[in-house]
Amino acid sequence: MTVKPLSAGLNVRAGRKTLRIPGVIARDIGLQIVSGHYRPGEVLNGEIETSGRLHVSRAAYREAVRILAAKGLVKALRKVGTRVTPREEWHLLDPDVMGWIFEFEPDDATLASLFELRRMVEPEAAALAAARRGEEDLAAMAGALKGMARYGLESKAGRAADQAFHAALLRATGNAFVASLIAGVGAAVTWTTFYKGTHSRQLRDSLPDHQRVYDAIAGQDPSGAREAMTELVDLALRDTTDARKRIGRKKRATP
Amino acid sequence: MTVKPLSAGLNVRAGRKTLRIPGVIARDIGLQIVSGHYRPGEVLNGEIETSGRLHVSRAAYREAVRILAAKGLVKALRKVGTRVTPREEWHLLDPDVMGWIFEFEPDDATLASLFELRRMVEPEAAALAAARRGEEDLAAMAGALKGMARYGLESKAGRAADQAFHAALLRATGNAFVASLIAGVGAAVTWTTFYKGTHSRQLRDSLPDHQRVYDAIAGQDPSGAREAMTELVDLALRDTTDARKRIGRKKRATP
DNA sequence: CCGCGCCGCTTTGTCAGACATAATAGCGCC
DNA sequence: GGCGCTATTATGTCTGACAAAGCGGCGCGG
Repeated sequence: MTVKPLSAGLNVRAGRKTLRIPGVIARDIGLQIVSGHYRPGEVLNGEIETSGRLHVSRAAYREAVRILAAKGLVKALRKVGTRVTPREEWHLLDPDVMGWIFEFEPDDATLASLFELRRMVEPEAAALAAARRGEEDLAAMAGALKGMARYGLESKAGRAADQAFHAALLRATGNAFVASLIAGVGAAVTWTTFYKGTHSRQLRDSLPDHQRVYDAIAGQDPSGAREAMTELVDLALRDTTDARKRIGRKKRATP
Repeated sequence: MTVKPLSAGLNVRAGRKTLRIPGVIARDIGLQIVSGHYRPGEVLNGEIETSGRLHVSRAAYREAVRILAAKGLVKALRKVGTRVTPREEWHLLDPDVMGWIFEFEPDDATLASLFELRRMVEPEAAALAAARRGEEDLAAMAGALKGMARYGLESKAGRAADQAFHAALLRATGNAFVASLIAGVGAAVTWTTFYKGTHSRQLRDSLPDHQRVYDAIAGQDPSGAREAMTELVDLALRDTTDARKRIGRKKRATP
């Protein structure tokens, strides 16, 4: 899938199935903001101008801007225009924002920060999951593991299974706030496996790591789960950074 | 400040300064959703009907719905209506959603979950802050401490200072994702101090806890900071739950 | 010359009414 | 009884108009 963020030639009405016009526009502008094409403080073009250029009504465009404002990316001021918000005010953990960020190749700092957060949350989450998991949680994780084994991390299905494993684990904590980090973790997971699958000659098999986490959770062993997950995250980070160092940087890429 | 979520008699055009009509409506409906007045799966009334009842244009109402959809609270489907999303899909870490949740008295499970998350993140955040803090970070935290000491946790200013301390600490981590948890932590902090200040006879002074965290960060002592913060969060949780047990439950309250 | 306040213009904010479109439910036909 | 068509009814989108709120410039006065 190719990202096409240059709204100059964006045809909003092209074959869209589920996403409405405002959604398409919001995504487009959102991508440009998180990718740095629009920078904080910069003001977007006027509503009449932009909506005209995109051949959509002003109302539809305004709804798009509202979506972005709801995610903290922009702020509209009368007379002055719609201005891109400073980065600290962005709702970075919003699933859409997170997705937009990771449609481009994130820079090292971003990726490192995300792994730092995973490193804080996931080990404890694994411990909680070990204490609280129900049978359905185990089934979901087991199913994901099976999927990883079956399709491998090079395939889309395999990566989806990897994400599903972590999602099921976070859900198993029974903590709604923790569970709402799924989008963020998923983004990191995708990038990890994407890198390994694409650039690394011998991609280290992370399935055993996952299996150990699963076993500890299944065995209701919180501290074991914590340790196993700590190692998993550390190894995933190492794999990712190694791969990036080895192959240098591309301008952008799409998993 | 009193929350007034019953949109039946909501006068959207009453003295609003900064918040536009869609914002007011979004907040109103958002409050009703997170408070359980509208339940997941339930469909909101039609756009024409509701916008008419509120005496606002359909466009304005639609923008409000878009805001809620951007936060994962609702999902609009043609012909079927705008339906409240299942709770797992809510963007709970969104600052607005978080704020709406904590405008009512959160139930025990919610508060416990939030403290669980703090317990995962803040100790490590303190450790990171100890390693990376700059002079401005220290100054911000020191200022917040001074504010806490000066105004006390019973006052609004004091609680704001408490929040500011935690916000400055999260910012000092240099991790943007961690920093975007400020809203969540702030909500928990407010409720902690609110409870203690309102209901507890002798409110335990948490200033020394904060001071120890600060000292460790100032002294660039990561593990010390981690320990101090762990204790701070544990004590805060204990204070809060103790206070709640002691006084039983009120239907709702507003800090 | 400098400062202060008024005025107008630009941009977002809101409104009204119309038509488009899709998904459901119910009807009718096989 | 099952299948497909159609009418209904939501949201989706468009158009064009007016309201109002800041910023900037202009002019007056010190």
